[in-house]
Amino acid sequence: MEAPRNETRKRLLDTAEDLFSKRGYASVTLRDIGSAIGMRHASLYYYAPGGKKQLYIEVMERNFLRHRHGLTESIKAANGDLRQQLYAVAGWLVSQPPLDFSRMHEADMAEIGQEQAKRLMEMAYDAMRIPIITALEQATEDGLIELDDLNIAAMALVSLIQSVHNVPTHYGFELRQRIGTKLVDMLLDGWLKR
Amino acid sequence: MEAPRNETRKRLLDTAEDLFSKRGYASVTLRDIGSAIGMRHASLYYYAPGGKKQLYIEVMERNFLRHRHGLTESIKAANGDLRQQLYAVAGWLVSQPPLDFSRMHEADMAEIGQEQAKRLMEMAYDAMRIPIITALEQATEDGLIELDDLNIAAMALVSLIQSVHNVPTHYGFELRQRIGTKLVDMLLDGWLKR
DNA sequence: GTCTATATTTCGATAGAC
DNA sequence: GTCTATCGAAATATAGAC
Repeated sequence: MEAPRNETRKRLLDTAEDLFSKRGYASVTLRDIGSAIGMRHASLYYYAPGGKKQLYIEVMERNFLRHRHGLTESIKAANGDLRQQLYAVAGWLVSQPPLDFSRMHEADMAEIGQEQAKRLMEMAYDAMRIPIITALEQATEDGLIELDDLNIAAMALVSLIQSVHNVPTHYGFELRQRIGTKLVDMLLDGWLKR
Repeated sequence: MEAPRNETRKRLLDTAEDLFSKRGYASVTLRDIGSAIGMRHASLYYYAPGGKKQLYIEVMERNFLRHRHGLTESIKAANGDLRQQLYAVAGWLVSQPPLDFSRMHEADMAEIGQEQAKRLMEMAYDAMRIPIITALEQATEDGLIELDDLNIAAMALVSLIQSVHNVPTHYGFELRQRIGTKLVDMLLDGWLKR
């Protein structure tokens, strides 16, 4: 007895978000989105009257908010221990389609307005940076780590973990999760034997 | 007294490569490339008769070959020492526009033929993997490191270093180079104090 | 070699039937 | 709510003048 309207709209937003974040703004057409949910592209305007640009902004915003919330909760669930916190970060990131900040900045943002672009990029960075930096600051106070730029460290961690999506051979979801934790171990313990 | 024809063609290929690798296939129009070198888009067909698709394939191939050569030579120039070798890798990667394997796989490759796509992706992976793995194998033999998957490690290193391009504040070239070496240190020594 | 002009296709978007 | 039909803009590509 759910409202079918909201169900369909949610399917639309989910599909659009997946396609936009994977392939970028220009590569995804409204016809692509429509056919992915079994609908003519003209019908999308019933759910997204603002058109493609507005739809992109809305779903990417949603994407960033979900990342921020998901990362925050993941870290919180692993109370205290840094390694478990970063495992949780890895688990979250591996479960999501990868975000390419460089492409977003160079290509996607040129197609929406300048103020919108600035706002969206800040949201994207904050979604990743802030939850992770919180954990790193705690670990720094505890004397566990000593990094001279937590912003760089946080973005480095994100980029490192997202490399699971770049590995040529297609590993399954379970294996990808294990690789995610392996990458965290690499970063915490270092490659060099001792 | 250089041949002006080849000069112009080189400028075209350089520009196209930069735009394609930064923004992806769909986001770059022939008009973008043309206006970047001060030419009408129709004139590009004199230098690239195969059109946009062929041009993309040609310049990305060139990009991958240059990466493979550049990485190999960078590593060779730093004879022996692993840390210096990885500094050299970082120096090379930071000097180049970042390559997004995920976007290439999800978006760009769908627009060219399937066989071409497979061949290009393999070239891209090999360009990064093979030179780096060579250095890692040497270090493994020397007993310096002990990693259970060098493919994953190599791609992780690439992804980690490329995160310098994702840092919000725009650092200059010199500073980026320093961040590149910092990231290598992170990966070799690990975050955890000892 | 580079241009203008134009053909063809594809895309975003609107109007209106049902 | 979803469709068909269609418009205007923009993109790739070709033809031909200069």
